[in-house]
Amino acid sequence: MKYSKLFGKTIKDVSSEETSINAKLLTRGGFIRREIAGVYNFLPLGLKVIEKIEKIVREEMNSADSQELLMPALQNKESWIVTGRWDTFDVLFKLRSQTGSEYPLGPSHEEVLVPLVKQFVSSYRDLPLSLYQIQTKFRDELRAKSGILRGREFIMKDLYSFHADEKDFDKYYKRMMEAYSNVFRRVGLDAILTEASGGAFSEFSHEYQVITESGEDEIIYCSGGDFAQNTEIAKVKEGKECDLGHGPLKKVKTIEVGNIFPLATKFSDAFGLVYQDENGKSNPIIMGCYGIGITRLMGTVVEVHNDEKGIVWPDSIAPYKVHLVNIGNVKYAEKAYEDLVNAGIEVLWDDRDVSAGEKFADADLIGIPTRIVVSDKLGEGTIEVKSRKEKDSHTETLEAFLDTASIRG
RNA sequence: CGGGGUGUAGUUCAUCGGUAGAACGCUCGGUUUGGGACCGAGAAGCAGGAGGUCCAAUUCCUCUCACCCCGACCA
Repeated sequence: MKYSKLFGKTIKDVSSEETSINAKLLTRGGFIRREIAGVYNFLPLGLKVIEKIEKIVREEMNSADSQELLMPALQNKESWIVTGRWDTFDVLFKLRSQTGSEYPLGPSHEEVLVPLVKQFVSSYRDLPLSLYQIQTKFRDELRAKSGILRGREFIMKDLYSFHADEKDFDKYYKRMMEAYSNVFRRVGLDAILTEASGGAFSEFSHEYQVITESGEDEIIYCSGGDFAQNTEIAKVKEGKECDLGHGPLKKVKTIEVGNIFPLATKFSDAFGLVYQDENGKSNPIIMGCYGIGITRLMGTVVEVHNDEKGIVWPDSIAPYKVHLVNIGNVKYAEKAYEDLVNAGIEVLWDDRDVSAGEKFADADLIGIPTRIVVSDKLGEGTIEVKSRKEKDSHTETLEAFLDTASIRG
């Protein structure tokens, strides 16, 4: 991609209304632009990142034997009355049609999926079943804040599992824990599996919490990894020695990037979702729910991976792998760009006729992992390679770079 | 939802009773080109919306809408 043609430019100043690190850097870098409170446009560069995250999530969910589907955002009011959530789900957006009918705008999809599954599942032979979607969710937050961390419209992966009994549910729950750990590790986050309250549906939940100053949540945890609880349920105090002797428990601010919890038969009972066992006896189906905020994940990565110059994307979700910069009118630049593209490397070429300083500043802000510079000083065929994470650069031939780059994939 | 604050050019902000100005960005010309270069010329604003006070309102008042911050809330 040639930067001169890319929709969405970097800007030096961002509105003083954006105070969070993620919104500031993503807006300045040309990844997002706010539409209304808690609602953002994702520009081409930002969409690239989202697509990378979604790909990782899909791979992990698919390998946990879940099937992807897509449910509607505009839902059925009746189903929400059946579960009692029409009046109790306080962040539910309610729309009125010109016919006078009311519709909920989906903040979650149990009310859609459970009746849908009921139409197809009636036998123990159909279980277990796991379904997920990546979809836009709506929550009527009284106060949207923290950039893309708490929006009123956001992209979420929500997965629901269906089981014949508790034992099978437990087995799958552990499997999803693994899948979730994989997702967060792959996107470059160190997420702490944390015990939390179960809210209205269950006795407990598990949250995946990432430590960062800008977080809204607070957890008490042991760095040894054997204990972590949201302070909303924690009965232990900060500083207490953990059971396995890893030192004092710490209290930190965190962002919740994912959560999983048992639904038991809450929704199965509401909609009469049952299956017949081998003996022809009807039993309620046990359910689990598993969520990952895709756009929140993107914001969290920025909150964690940045420096004074801008974003530092992890390789796995960077919008491009290589940021090519030509200094001055270098004839060799076009060929270098084509060679990189032909080698299958995702490259953003800053082909603008602007000063070197401006190009470097923008490259640092955008945060693509590898910067390649070509200039007359270096000569044809020679490039300067610099990692966004490191200060130092080195020169090598483009040919040599392409050899190693292709190995790296 | 309680408290506080802000709406002026594409963006960030000045002006604060006498119908608007800078910077960045943008357009054109020229000089530049290894860390956000420089010179010159130019385009760009019913001052969020409605009402009121006044000879006169971007400026004061009321209402309204939008947005931000603190808190509450947050499967």
